[in-house]
Amino acid sequence: MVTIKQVSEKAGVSSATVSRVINDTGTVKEKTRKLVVAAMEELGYRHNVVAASLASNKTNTVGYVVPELHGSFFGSMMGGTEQSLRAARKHMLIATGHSDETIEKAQIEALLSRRCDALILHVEAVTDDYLVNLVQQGVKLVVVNRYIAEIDDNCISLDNVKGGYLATKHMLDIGHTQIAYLAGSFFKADAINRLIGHKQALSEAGLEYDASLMYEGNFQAKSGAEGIRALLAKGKLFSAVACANDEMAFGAMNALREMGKRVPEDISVIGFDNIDFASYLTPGLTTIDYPVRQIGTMAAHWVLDRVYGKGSHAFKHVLDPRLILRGTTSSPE
Amino acid sequence: MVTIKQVSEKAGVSSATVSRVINDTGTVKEKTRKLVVAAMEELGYRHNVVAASLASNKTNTVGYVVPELHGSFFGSMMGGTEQSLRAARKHMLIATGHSDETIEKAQIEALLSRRCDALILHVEAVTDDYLVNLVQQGVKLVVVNRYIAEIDDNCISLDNVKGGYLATKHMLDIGHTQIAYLAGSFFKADAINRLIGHKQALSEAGLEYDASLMYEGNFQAKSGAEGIRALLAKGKLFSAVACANDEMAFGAMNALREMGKRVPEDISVIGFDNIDFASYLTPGLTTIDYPVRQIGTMAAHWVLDRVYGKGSHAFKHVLDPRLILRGTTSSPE
DNA sequence: CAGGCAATTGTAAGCGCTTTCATTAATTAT
DNA sequence: ATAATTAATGAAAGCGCTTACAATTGCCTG
Repeated sequence: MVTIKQVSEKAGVSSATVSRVINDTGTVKEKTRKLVVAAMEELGYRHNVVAASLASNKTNTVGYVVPELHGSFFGSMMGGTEQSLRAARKHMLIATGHSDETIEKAQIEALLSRRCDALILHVEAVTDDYLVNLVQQGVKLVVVNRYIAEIDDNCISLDNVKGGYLATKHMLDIGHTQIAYLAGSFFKADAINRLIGHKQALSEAGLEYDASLMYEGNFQAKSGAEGIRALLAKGKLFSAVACANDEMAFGAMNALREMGKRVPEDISVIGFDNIDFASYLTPGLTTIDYPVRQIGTMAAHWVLDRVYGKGSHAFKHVLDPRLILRGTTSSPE
Repeated sequence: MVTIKQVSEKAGVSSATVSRVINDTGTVKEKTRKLVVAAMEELGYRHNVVAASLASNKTNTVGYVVPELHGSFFGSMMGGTEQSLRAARKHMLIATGHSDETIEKAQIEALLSRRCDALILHVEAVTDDYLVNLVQQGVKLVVVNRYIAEIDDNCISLDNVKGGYLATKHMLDIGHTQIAYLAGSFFKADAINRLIGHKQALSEAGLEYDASLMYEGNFQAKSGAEGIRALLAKGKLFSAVACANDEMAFGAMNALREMGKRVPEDISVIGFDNIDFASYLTPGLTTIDYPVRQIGTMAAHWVLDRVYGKGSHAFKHVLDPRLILRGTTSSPE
């Protein structure tokens, strides 16, 4: 491997000068700059970022922890981040936490050992205190899809309550009054918040929340179908179903059809997230858009601004969901 | 930041010994090991992997280049890789190439600058020669979803021809003889190979391939719908449609239904890839399974074996697709 | 109990770069 | 033309670790 030293000798300058042209720092006369560049090309020099990181005490890499890599959610989020980061020549070191406290901590620790300049964390098992503590230790990090009051400036999240509200509000607006709710697992804050929004819309409309019209699922398609069957088995009446996410909505629609109900003629269905496939179905799924990619972008902006001090990017801590009207909701006859 | 030196002083040993206990190399008496561990904990020592990498000339990180981060494909693939790599305490540095030659090269170069021990590349714009050249220069890399004869040992791919064959074979097996084919964009080798498989199945059955029953789309849902409309507009007759991927199949099914055709009663449809949503539909989409995650796993195994010399993992260069029977295909009446 | 061998530990030379500080060259002001 | 500035460079001290190689120590054997 050719080093800066060899380049400097070939160019007849000191290694300090070579370093200056590589990093475009300090002042270098155009003539010597060309000399150095020529030497680098001739020798096939490749900058050693590891050595540079050690010497400069910055790695230009941000660590990213997500629960899983599969599925389209985290890919979209990381895609948003990557786009912004790449423009600033920063790289991403990725790790998965599997929603397990021990693993999450180990991964964070590993990324810190690798001296990431900043961390972007989508962690679910680690406690708030642990994260607050890291921030207080001076670790630069942004927490996505999670809100922690003590470090609210480090958090970026979606207004899930508003999303839940919007979904049910839509059903109410088009005339439904008996609205079932298929919730996500209450182990997750998102599930709870979306349900809160549902209740808000109901109460705002002067309607009583009926717990027996609610079913706790787990965000998976299957649990959506199970929810529908459970509700119908109990003899519950409803003309609309609001779901905690699109996958549950798909499951619900399948179950509904199996039981001879048409969507939306007999029963309206609304999802949450607006995953790609929501629009591929016929009819397209009416849902609430979760601006995932934008969240990833915001995380990148936070890091670029606060850690790398690169100008000021557009920024928001709490992002807004919005209603996407498609074909699975209609007024009750 | 506390260093190995400080730990060594507190423990009353040399820094070499501390390094030994950290890396579990060489021989260290149990008693002194405990002394060192205690000192590390007391001081809150955090290993500096950057310095270690520079000194040892290995980073324990593998660079990953994929076209994009969004969508579920690359997430699944990287997930497979990550799982195996994590078990061996290796990390992943991720970059996107956007199917652009300049960007792909720049990213590969960047990962090399960061001294990744190995690269896993899903690149589409860079030439075969460029990759062959890298291998010859001694760069440890594995190319996924692409086959290059000169460096076949570095390639891991799916047998797309076989997949295309399997799909059409299935249609033939259940009695179809007029089978339309909605291809992906011929700019991609996958599209071409899948079509070749289709033709093979046809010829094996003694049927003539009819180019006017083929439509070149671009792997997106929309083009699947367009293909159906184009074929139908030409007055083409067919009782089955084989698609280059699931998304096109979705588009095709939507278009078919719009035109009053039932799936599978009037027309059978088969996809390719077996993405998650293929099973969420009613009826579920019959398709060809693309073992994406397994490909990611194989890439990790290759790296673990060849680069890190960690035992021998199960390995295959060419993976097999397989038929997944669901509800969108049936015998013609 | 000396000699020999293996198990432990320490010494110190880097790894390839950045960066402060000092030095020298080029300009500008006087 | 000379002093005062400013621009360009170079010298060299690390950054925090790994890893030969050397030096000790401990334990056996004869």
